Amino acid sequence: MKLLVVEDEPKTLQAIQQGLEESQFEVDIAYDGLIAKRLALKNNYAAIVTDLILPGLNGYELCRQLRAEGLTTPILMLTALGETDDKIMGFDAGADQFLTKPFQFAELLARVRSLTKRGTQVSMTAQMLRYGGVEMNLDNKSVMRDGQPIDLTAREFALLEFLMRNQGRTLSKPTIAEHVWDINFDTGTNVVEVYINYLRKKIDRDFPAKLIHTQFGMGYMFREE
Amino acid sequence: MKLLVVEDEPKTLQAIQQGLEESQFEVDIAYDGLIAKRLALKNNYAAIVTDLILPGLNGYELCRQLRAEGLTTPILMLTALGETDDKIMGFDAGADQFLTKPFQFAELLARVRSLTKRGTQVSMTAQMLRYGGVEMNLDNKSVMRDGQPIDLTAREFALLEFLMRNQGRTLSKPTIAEHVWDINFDTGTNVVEVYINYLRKKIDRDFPAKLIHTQFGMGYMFREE
DNA sequence: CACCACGCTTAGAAACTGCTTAGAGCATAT
DNA sequence: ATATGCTCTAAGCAGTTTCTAAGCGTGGTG
Repeated sequence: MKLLVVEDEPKTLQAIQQGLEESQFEVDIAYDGLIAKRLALKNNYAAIVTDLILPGLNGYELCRQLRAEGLTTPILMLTALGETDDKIMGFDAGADQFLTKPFQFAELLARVRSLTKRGTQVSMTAQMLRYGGVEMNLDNKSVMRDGQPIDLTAREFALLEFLMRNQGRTLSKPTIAEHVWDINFDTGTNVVEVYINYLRKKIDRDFPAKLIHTQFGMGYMFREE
Repeated sequence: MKLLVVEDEPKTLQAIQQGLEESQFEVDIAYDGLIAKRLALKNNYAAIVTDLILPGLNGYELCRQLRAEGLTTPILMLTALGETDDKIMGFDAGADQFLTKPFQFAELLARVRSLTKRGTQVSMTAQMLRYGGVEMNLDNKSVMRDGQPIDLTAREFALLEFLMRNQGRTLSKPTIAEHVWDINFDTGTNVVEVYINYLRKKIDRDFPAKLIHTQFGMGYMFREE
């Protein structure tokens, strides 16, 4: 679980970083609001811990700008005693929690945990396969060709995924059967042919450029032209 | 706007009460957790301010029991410095905010205002998940759809949270079982299906736009449309 | 050109997947 | 102690997918 800690005071920063790392978090650090902003938008942190007073961009502005960019990462803001007005501003800016310095590290840890632990996200970046106008989204199991959605069953999807991962390569029926069906191709089954047929109906039939090619006696190939 | 203030130390109580009344709040008071509980359930307060250490029922127990009764009134808990462990317990119990003594009255007032501002209240303090008209408050475990409160059990809540955190993604039953139940999906169990069914009855049945979609042979997806 | 192996297509049977309900076993609250 | 509510298992059913099997078309080869 990756965190971003933003703090310009080296000693404090080091203490927080070390403590969090001992608690199994990965920690990125920034001394400066502008760097923090860039990092926060680039990486997908589980949470951001930021000081209020910072060079470059203060915690309040950082918070506001990140929210304006649509970032929903939880933000914990550290404030010094007596910065009451800033806190109020901070709530408006979209901070999720505040912690007043000086604080016990255990409390910081508890808050970070409460901000991050609830449920787990599976993966962040969309996993896509693209070839010849076909887009396959592995995250939501959807397929498009030339912007047109195509509905596949689980088996058809698995077959197309295998073909796309091996585009340009000739794949024999036994090979396909092993990878997509997890079966030995002994039994004179013709499932592969049947499913190639199903796929062609959905992927190739309504489009001029065919992608699934038969290589007589050898197998199939997924390729443009 | 009616508030409940729970505090056993007469001087502090009086100061808070007076300050809030000067700011146009109506204030009910209680010296004791049990009385506070009865009052909180009977009257519909805009917010509750409570000390942690109380006779009868401490702030932590008060909070937990009110939440268990389904009360969603925002709760601001006052803690003395160094009560770190108690604070951590407080988060689990469903408090919305904490304020460490000694505090400036201006800050208490700001927090109470932010808690009572309907609509903005949640987003400022609580950790929320929002999608497709569903609002999930992770701090007090409440869920609304289109402003209508929805009552979920712990397991249903965990499942919905996982779905919402991964909205737009296809989640296979084994994946769901691992994250929400923490079980290996070997044992031909059908809990996931059963709980998807429970959740649909509560989340989708009474609404025209369905959010939980089945992708046959692949899993489930939480998404609008 | 004719034959044969290989691939294509289709229909329907079999298998599987998901939905729903009832109820047993636990835990928790009264 | 009793009651209430939550979690999970189990079983029946409905719908979809997967696969088999058979007939038909086609390309390559003699």
